[in-house]
Amino acid sequence: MLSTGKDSISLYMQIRNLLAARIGRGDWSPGDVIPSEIQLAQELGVSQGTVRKAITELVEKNVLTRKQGRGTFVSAHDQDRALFHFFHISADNGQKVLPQSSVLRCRRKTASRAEASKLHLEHGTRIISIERIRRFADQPTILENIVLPAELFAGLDGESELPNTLYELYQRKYGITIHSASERLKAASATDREAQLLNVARGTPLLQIERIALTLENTPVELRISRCNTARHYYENTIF
Amino acid sequence: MLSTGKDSISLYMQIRNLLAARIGRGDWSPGDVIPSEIQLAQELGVSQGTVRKAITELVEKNVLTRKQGRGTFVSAHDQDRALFHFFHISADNGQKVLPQSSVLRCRRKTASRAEASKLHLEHGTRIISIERIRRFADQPTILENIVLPAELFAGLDGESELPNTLYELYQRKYGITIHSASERLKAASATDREAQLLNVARGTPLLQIERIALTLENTPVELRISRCNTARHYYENTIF
DNA sequence: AAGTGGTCTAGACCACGTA
DNA sequence: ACGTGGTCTAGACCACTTG
Repeated sequence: MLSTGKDSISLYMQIRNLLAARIGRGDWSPGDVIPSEIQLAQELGVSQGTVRKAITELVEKNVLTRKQGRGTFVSAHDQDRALFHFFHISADNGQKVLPQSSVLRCRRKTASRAEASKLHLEHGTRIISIERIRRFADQPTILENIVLPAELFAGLDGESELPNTLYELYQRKYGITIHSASERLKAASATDREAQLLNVARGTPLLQIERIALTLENTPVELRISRCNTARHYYENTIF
Repeated sequence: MLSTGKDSISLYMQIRNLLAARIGRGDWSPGDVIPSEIQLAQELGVSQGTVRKAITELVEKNVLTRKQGRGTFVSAHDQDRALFHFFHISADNGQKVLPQSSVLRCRRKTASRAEASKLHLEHGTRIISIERIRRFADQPTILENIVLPAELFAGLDGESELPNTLYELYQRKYGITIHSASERLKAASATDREAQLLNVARGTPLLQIERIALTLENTPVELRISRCNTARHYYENTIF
């Protein structure tokens, strides 16, 4: 089972891959305990330290979770992670939930100079422009303006209803995986229209988030400007 | 030197901190080789494996770099990193420079409930409170309120002049390495005093950044609330 | 050949959670 | 009391780089 030849990869890597494969196959499901380090060591004929190193790498990749005194578990939070990875707004009590979204406008137009520049498009390229409002517990809190190259997202403006989590749609229908994003934040005053939509006084300070979302190849494919009422919410960022 | 008592942190963590402190103090400079794992083990009276685990963590944090057959080196990109890693404000043209700082106030007081809670301190603990203003090209742009536990930073309020980059001071004089931080951003209105200091109209929207800075052990040691005029600057964040 | 980091072992004891 | 992960040791051998 485990190879020990000269040009083979190290033992702990083989074990790491073996464990990952078992999890992928579903031998162990999210939430399950896996056998203890000592049991695995005996089963595989290696020392505990070697199993330990293999498990450590899977813990660092968030595939497994250790709980001292209890055991090692298959992580359950791999899907939630995808949902919240690009969403950094939390309520003041620290809770993080996705807001509901309603589309206000969805139309095709020609990219402005700024939009074309930020999405690396030729001047005059057609884009899809979406405006939507997002609510936490029925309280309108965020206004979003989303700009997409019409060519890449052909037909999206005809969709009868857009899902709340757009990046899943990009992935599923257009084969575009958002992999990273760069955001620029400023404080700004609510315009009359924004004040009305967000149910605040004109001039109320809003947090403006300008995001450029990139694919795996670092191609910019979405420009999104959000303006948020931060009276009861905040933008969260952790620096490591 | 190394403590072995019941409630002390583990050996390898002490060694990790010791190595980090030596690097921070400049005992070893970026690009230098540090002593071999075996030499360090002998010097510190522990086994190679323990030194190895300490070094591994610093490698994962990009402080050290291993080169098989050659040695372990202090990473070269650590100074720039230290300078800008925790500073996310850029000018609208994309340029990132450190602002100049002037201290407005520096005094000792008792922690408020909120301050004590955020720094994990007992109610009534003494703190050092620093207020400073930061200028880009002589334009006042950021007001900072910094709160530190007085016990950890004994004598800091007596310093005749505080450096622009405080985290270097924490490291050099107090052996405290800021390793990560969690930030909460909101939009807020300038108070009268803020408006006067920042040379803007009362009520101008400001970007408020509340940061809790953590050591290697994730102990919170600094609370910093910055209020920024984002007329010509923005807060930058990249999501990977 | 000598010295470095990289892997691996067999065993020990500690800290934690559960029964 | 028992089993789990967490730390630590003392020693071994391998893979790589340099004199």
